[in-house]
Amino acid sequence: MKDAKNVTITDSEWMVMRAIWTMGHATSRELIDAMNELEGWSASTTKTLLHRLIQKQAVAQHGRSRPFTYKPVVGEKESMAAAADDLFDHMCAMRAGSTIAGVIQSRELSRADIANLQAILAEKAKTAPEEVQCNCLPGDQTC
Amino acid sequence: MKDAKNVTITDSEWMVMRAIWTMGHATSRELIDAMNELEGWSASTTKTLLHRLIQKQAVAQHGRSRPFTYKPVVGEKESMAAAADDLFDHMCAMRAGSTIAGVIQSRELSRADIANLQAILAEKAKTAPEEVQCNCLPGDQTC
DNA sequence: TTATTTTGACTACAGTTGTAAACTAATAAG
DNA sequence: CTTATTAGTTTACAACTGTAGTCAAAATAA
Repeated sequence: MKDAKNVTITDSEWMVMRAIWTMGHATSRELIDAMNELEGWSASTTKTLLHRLIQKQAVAQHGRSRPFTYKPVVGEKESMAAAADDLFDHMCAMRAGSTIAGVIQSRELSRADIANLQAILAEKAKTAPEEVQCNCLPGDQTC
Repeated sequence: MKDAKNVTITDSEWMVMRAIWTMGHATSRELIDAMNELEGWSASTTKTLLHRLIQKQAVAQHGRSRPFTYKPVVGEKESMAAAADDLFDHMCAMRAGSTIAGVIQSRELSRADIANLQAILAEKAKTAPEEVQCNCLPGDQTC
């Protein structure tokens, strides 16, 4: 069973996934046009990326006659979560908080997003530790 | 002037950077040992990575006689912020909020981190839009 | 039904990344 | 001083990425 956690989507593949996710399903022509407009890519480039995404089972080809329709197999939300987790997994746990702060500051968030984050934080505050340990070196050091 | 925004640090290079950042400065021997223990890497692997980091000016070699000392040139905080921004830049703006929510839920945060995030959110709430537009396709569509 | 266009499959190719061996120049040990 | 050891530099090499050209099969137009 392929899910977002097993699939690594590269930077340029992300662009194609975003288009497919937003369209819900699309023909290669639609994707080629969108990518050409968005990124200036040649038709071949989009085709290659689409192929690679099919191989890694992030996208599936549907229909029995040309032109085929392409649909996402992995979800956008899960893929984004997996990518974000992957990033934070490679960074110092002690500094995750301030990194998240930076992200929040630089992104546009809706009122609902903010309310949601506030609720999550309020809940998390109940059991939050006084400080988070640095996990960058072997053995435990206070950083 | 090299700063975090101009340097792309790869996944394995990150591991070395984390060690250097945490130690403040280190000899290659110290790094080789740390990386061996942490990741099981051979001495060569760490040496190569260290070299590449020097080439891309993320790390500098100090001292006039062997063994040299290696120090970070780019800051940890800035590099983490740059990496996080880079990630979110490639993803749908509309879903940044829920992705951040996922990250917050999966990470350990200190009381101080949480308080800081709450303050930032409270401030941000004052001017937050009702909703954030999807920016995945050319032209504006409601996603 | 032949010619044309489209779509999809296969090939290409340089640059990056992960991983490490080999070689060379210092330095330390005897 | 000679030898052994360590630190640093070069080379290697396959897999993965970004970007795209070529070819063949299918569909559409003439």
